[in-house]
Amino acid sequence: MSNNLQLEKQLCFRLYSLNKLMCRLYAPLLKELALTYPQYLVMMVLWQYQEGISVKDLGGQLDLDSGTLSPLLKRMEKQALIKRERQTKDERVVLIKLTQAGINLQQSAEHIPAKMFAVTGLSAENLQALNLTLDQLIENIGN
Amino acid sequence: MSNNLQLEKQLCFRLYSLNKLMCRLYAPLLKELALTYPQYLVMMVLWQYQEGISVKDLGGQLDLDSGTLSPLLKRMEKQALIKRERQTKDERVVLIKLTQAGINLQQSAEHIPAKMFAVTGLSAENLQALNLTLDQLIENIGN
DNA sequence: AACAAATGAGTTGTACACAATCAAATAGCG
DNA sequence: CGCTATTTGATTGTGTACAACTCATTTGTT
Repeated sequence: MSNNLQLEKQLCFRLYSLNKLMCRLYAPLLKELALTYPQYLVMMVLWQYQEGISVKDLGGQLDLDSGTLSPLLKRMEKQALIKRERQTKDERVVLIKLTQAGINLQQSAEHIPAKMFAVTGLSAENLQALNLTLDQLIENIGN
Repeated sequence: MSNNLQLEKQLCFRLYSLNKLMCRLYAPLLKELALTYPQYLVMMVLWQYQEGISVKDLGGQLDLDSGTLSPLLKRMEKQALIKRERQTKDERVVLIKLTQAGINLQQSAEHIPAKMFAVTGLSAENLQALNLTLDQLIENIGN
């Protein structure tokens, strides 16, 4: 009677569930900004790289490949949040830059992290400890 | 200079990344069984409910709705891992049951949890503590 | 019995993820 | 210089997620 193959025992299932729960918690907040969750992640990177960032480096930050990013960025371009400029120096790389609207959106997003922290019901210490554990895990299994 | 909107600081991003990393670690093992990761989760539920389970209850276990499960189950039926039987008692519910091939697959999957545990690089105690923390978090934010 | 509300499953449309493949551009080497 | 290998991004195809909707079948109420 091997009990190993049980959902409730497995770390992977908790991560799977928690990730989905998190996305659902973000959804209503992000809807006000007309962003999906992955688009919000992209925006967070761009707010830190206002000088622009290549699709490749963006993918490096988010651990996503161009197969995911290209259509996603195209949708964001249609919403006028970003613009794409092909680098003259190396015609292969496309630089992603925020538009003014994209820059302005940062203010509207400022309240989100605190709100999300509140719903976790964790103390600041517990959150930090959890983050460290997860970082360790990412380090262990990441490639 | 609000640093709140930074990827590295946010729990959600760790969960997002870890979930993806986990899926990628499972992928090669599951490929041998011709299963995707969500299909593997479904199989784990079915191995515990060999008498059959309704689509609704399956969705309850996995936190998925029929919009996701219906096509997924259809693909698994095409692979002859499961069969669907409409209940006579209540014609609305469809009972999902394993085929013999689906039952047999459990043996082939038996080695997976131990293998996955190994790659986490966590001690049994640390894994248990992490599981408890995540359970608490799921409890806090789940609905 | 009659009929409105609720339930269970499926369908449709949108948006990720990712493998596999492709095309263009550049770098590197003989 | 010319040729090949690599790099970068885009495209295609498959498989989730999920909201919104449809449809058939109960269930509840009168």
